[in-house]
Amino acid sequence: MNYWLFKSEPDVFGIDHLMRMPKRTEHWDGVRNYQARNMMRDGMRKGDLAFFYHSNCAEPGIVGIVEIVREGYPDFTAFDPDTKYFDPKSDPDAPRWYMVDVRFKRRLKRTLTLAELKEHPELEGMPLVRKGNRLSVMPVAPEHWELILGLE
DNA sequence: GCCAACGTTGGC
DNA sequence: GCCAACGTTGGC
Repeated sequence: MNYWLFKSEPDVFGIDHLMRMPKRTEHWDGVRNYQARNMMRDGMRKGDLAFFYHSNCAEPGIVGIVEIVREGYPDFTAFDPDTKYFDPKSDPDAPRWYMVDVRFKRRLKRTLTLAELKEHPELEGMPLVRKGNRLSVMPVAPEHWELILGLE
């Protein structure tokens, strides 16, 4: 099993939004970055767990855990001109963008802030804490996963 | 709101 | 194929 991290802006779609979805499940649409796309299409497997991270807000940090419940399939918002994620270069016959379905597992007891994570030298290898990192989906090494959960 | 970092685009 | 210009992300 692999571990991941999903970034999302709480004002747009935060963990509370996910909690309120039917079956507490939602498709993770709108990812328009090839590296992230590859991870969702090729890397994620049913049963994998991921951190839910709140970005671009007062207190950026990890707020909860979700589970991959459906593996990569074409991101249909790319085909819809009425959505802001529309991409005319993505063809239904040769989809460019993929998504997965995630289900809410639980909230953390407290927010593990980015500032706090940066204090741990063991986490230096994480893309998340590296300057200039803009990936919205990224892998989490098992040892990092364990260490972070230990901070809760 | 600022700005650094990065990915993408497009001219050549 | 190079690279400057541009747009976006996201911390602060």
